[in-house]
Amino acid sequence: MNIGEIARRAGVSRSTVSYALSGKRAVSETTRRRILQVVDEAGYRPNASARALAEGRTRTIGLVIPPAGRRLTPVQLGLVAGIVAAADRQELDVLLSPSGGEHDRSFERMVSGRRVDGVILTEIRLRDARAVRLRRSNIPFVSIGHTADADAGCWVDLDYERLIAGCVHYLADLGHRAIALVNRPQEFLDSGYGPACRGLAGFSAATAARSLDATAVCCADETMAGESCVGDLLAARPEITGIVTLNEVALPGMERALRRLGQAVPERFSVTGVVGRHWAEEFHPPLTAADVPISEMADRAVELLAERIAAPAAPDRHVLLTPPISLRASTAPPP
Amino acid sequence: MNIGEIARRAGVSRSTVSYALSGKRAVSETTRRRILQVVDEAGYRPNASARALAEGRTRTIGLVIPPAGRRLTPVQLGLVAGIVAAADRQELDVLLSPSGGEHDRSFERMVSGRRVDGVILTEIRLRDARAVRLRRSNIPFVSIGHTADADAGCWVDLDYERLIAGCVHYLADLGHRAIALVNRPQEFLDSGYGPACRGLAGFSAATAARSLDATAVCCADETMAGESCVGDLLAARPEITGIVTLNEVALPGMERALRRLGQAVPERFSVTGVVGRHWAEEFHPPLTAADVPISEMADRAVELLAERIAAPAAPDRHVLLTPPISLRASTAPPP
DNA sequence: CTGTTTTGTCGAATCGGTTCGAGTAACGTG
DNA sequence: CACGTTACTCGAACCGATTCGACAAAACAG
Repeated sequence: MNIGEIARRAGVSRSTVSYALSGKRAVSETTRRRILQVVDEAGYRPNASARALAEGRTRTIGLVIPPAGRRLTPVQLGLVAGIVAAADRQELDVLLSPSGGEHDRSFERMVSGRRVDGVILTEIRLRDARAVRLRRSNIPFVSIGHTADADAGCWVDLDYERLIAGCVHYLADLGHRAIALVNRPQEFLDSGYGPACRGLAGFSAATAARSLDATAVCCADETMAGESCVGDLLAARPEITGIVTLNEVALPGMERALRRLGQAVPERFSVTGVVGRHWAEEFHPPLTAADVPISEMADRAVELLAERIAAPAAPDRHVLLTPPISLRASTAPPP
Repeated sequence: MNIGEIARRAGVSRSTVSYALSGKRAVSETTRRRILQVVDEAGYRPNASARALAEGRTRTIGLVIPPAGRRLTPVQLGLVAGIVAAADRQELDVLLSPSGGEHDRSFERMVSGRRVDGVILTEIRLRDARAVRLRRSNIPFVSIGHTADADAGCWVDLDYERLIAGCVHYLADLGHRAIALVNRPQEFLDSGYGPACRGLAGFSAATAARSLDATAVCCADETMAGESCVGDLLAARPEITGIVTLNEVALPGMERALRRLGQAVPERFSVTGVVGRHWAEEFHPPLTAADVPISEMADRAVELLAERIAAPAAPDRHVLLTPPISLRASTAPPP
């Protein structure tokens, strides 16, 4: 079933069918109705490839996620779901590409095959080869997180520096004097992953400003790692009374380690940080934390990308979010 | 940059360029080299839409996941990641469609716009509108899980009936006399979700066969729900000494409830079931359970789909997996 | 040296849409 | 009634690939 067949059945030309469906030119009421009826009966929908070829756009966006092997964190997962849902609202389809490094085949297929009108990059690095590639190919893109050159490109991000600093000040205000940052894995820091780097920067600056006894450690994205990390940390520095974290995957393990060490939360020990709301609520007791506004980030990213696709020459737009700290039950003055 | 431009630069016709790249007809060594060099310099890659139109296939598969709003479980997430990776290995792209019900726009776009060569359905119901739709449109598809009519269609599934029965027998062999099944949410059971229904069937049959005191309950896919579910369960039936579950999301909550109730695992209480390996290992103590072989399922599904696309008329193939119970540390004879 | 293959290349048709320019018929106006 | 508009519709060109049949040149056989 194609447009020619519809045209034949309705007794009109192919162009008239096209105009009747798109509304881009006037079509008399009677023919329009006849065409729509034929279309309905046949269950006709234009072939996406043909339409993409003719229109020069695919009505599809690419979503680049970390490569397989690396497990997605719950926040990333939520982001994917949110982006797909937001795209659906704009009648956009989503092509998934797991690519991190330089020469990823699916990324290359997507970009040089012009399979998509635009791309959303997740887990972007401060210097990111994929962003460079997209810019060179002149393909609109929006990143979740930003590169070293913050002014270049469109992005949606959290102000990790300020958020983590806010957590530090919050603990300091409660009276804590020795606190630790449990960061994402070391290799993320090394490769210039924004949240890890800027979070650390915020932690260092704020602890210095308040003259706190500060310790920053990295921790693999694993429950187990969280457990051993906190165990080691408190063994080495028993004076620590509070933790700030942005490693949500490690949270359950941290909870377990604190319980094992008899560090009741929040009576004897405080925990806070920046994590997805859902995971903050599953902590025991519920975590006082800045909640990552996942679906807002997804919505804004798709929105920005859609604008960008519509007006590729428009100036870059940025969205920097600073969600408030949600007071729950994991923080208190030190004993 | 298109094939015509490449042809012009290499001083040959467009068809020769096409043949040189596809190898579908012989091209002399010298021209082939010249063409490849031009292609390399220009960084040319055929336009995917044009190619799809001409070839009649898109080299893309659709992946249908539960609609946004419903949170993906870790196993589903792993499945998505696994499928994308497996597809990438076959040079296939993946279009994501969040659709569950009848009239999902992205699903409709994908199917009637012929955007994909085939589809993988996840979280399929015993009677599934999407499967019916695909069959009607003559689009190859493979489902993860199967419909009521098991012989129809290609699918990859776990033998939940046997797996859960195996868990029951295992507990019975250890000496447990009163055990419970913690299933997926009630609405899954009502809507005919295979794992929930067949798991329950296996539980009922096996407990009857061993004349056990059996209780089956449903539990929302939430950590909290797991906690209250187990709390209620043991309040009502304190004689229960073991749980079989296929609700991995509820596991952390179940762990918490058992600890709160002083039911040490495995000394006083046993837990087992069918869950993703990763989540079995994160249970405390590590869960003795049949591990859902996520990446194997993903691989087999993509493999089956690729075969199906290549030979649409071939007979339906099924893959029913029965992973062994991995002995870890959460089961022991009752006190 | 002629006739037949084989080899390599080309032009044209095709896939299924969109869009532009032009043409026709009906209409309103002076 | 002639004329300029307006309202519809059509045919043809185009998007960028693939693929088929044809053809010329080279290679080979008799």
